[in-house]
Amino acid sequence: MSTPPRVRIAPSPTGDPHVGTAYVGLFNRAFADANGGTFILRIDDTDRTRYQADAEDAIFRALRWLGIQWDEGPDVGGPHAPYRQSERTAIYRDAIDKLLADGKAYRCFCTPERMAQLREEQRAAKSDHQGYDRRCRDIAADESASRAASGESHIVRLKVPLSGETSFNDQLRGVITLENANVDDQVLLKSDGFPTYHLANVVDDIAMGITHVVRAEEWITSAPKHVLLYEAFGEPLPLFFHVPLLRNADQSKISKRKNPVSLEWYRSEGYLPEALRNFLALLGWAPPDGEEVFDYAKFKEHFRLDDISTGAPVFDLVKLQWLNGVHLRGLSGADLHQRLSDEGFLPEGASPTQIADVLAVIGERLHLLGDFAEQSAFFFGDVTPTAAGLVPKKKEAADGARLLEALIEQLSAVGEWDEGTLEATVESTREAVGFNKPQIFMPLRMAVTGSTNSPPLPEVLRLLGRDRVLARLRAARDLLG
RNA sequence: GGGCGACUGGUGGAAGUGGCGAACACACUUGCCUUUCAAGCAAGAGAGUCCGGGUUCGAGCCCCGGGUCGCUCACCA
Repeated sequence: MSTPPRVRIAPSPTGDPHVGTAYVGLFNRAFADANGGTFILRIDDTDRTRYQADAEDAIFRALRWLGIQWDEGPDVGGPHAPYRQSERTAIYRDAIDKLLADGKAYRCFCTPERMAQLREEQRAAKSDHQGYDRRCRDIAADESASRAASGESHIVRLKVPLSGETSFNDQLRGVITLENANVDDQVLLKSDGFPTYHLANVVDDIAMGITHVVRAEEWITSAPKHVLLYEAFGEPLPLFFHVPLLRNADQSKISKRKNPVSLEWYRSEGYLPEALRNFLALLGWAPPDGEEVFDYAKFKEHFRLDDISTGAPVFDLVKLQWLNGVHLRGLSGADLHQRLSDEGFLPEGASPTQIADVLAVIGERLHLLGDFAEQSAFFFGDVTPTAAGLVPKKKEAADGARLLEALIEQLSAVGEWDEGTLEATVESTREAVGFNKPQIFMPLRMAVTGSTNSPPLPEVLRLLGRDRVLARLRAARDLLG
């Protein structure tokens, strides 16, 4: 690559930050990193009807959490500021004036009502060509100008050639051609004075020197319109890469209804950003050495934009969770502790020592940071054993009570409350009572943890301490009568 | 409905220029470990590459036809 590439993403602040934004953002970021390029974050806030003021911050937060940083953007600035499209209306205005003057675009005075009616008729007639009927396309320049000057509400449309075809070379899919007859006279400027996506993006991509347009497949149909715009401005085309769309398990386009799509959700569940990044990188791309677990440094080292495959992948939460567990287990105890703390998963009032002790025992059992609460419940919460769980397998309630009584007696007498002693004590009690291992461990487990599964009991007993263990054993005994 | 794109096991996906027993990973099953769970280890099952033709000694990779799914036809992106 001769000159360093410049890439961008342009999310809209219209809701929770979307996993698709992260997906495309990751590829852009990695491509820029791999080639010494620049990654720009632009905010498309030109749709004032759906704009949400706090959504922009949410985007920043989510991308930063994921470790996807930008080199230029609304909050960090850069040589092409501003990066918020709502602040660039003068720039689009100039672009429109130029297109109008060159006869590449025209004002359309058709009302929304007329457009609605037109659509209605086309739908009723089951017409193949749905779209604007170009009524205003040939209004004389002077008339158009004077009507606009008199304040008549209008929009501006692109004057798409009536015949011929437009094609572009998608770097992942090859040449894609569309007949111009199938391309609508796209709206470029809305009556509220804001540009549409098509205009704003092409104008900004030109202004910001974007060399590679890496975006989702859903844009592929409108790419010819963008090509036409580049040509209208007399500018060279960037390289287009349309990456696949993420899917739900049923193969439909990924949606909130069928799959979590909010990055905030992943964060709040306790997914690790490095795991999510790793997982996203695996959708549509595979590492050359086949090793699927990797960090970002390795990803950007091996990532090649044109190695992205074109089949739309299913976002498999199960595999993500596995990957999260792998990354979680790769963390040191101190790091894990820090993450839990940073993300607010630790209980109030717990001392660092307590947390560290508990983590030493349950740490490797976590799949998500959010599992901490459940896994550590026996330590930080109250336990509510079930009577049935306190009865040894193939024994009676009275046997359970007798067993618990024996445990209380033996454990009360333990001198050093350490794992070795505790294990030996439980074992000698077991022999005295004449039960097999499951018969003593399961009731004991239920009594001290309120659950049928837990980390190894000697560790649990040591962690809980003599007082709590004995108190829980007594409560369990009383429960059995 | 028109246009465009995609199509390898349940899922992610390997297999640069046609030559395999169609990798590997997740999930699944079984076993080992073990007091349970998790992790780990071992083994196993699971597709002949959407379908039908064709070219070729040989096709997942090339050609033709069809199917299915997706996207798109907004003063939304």
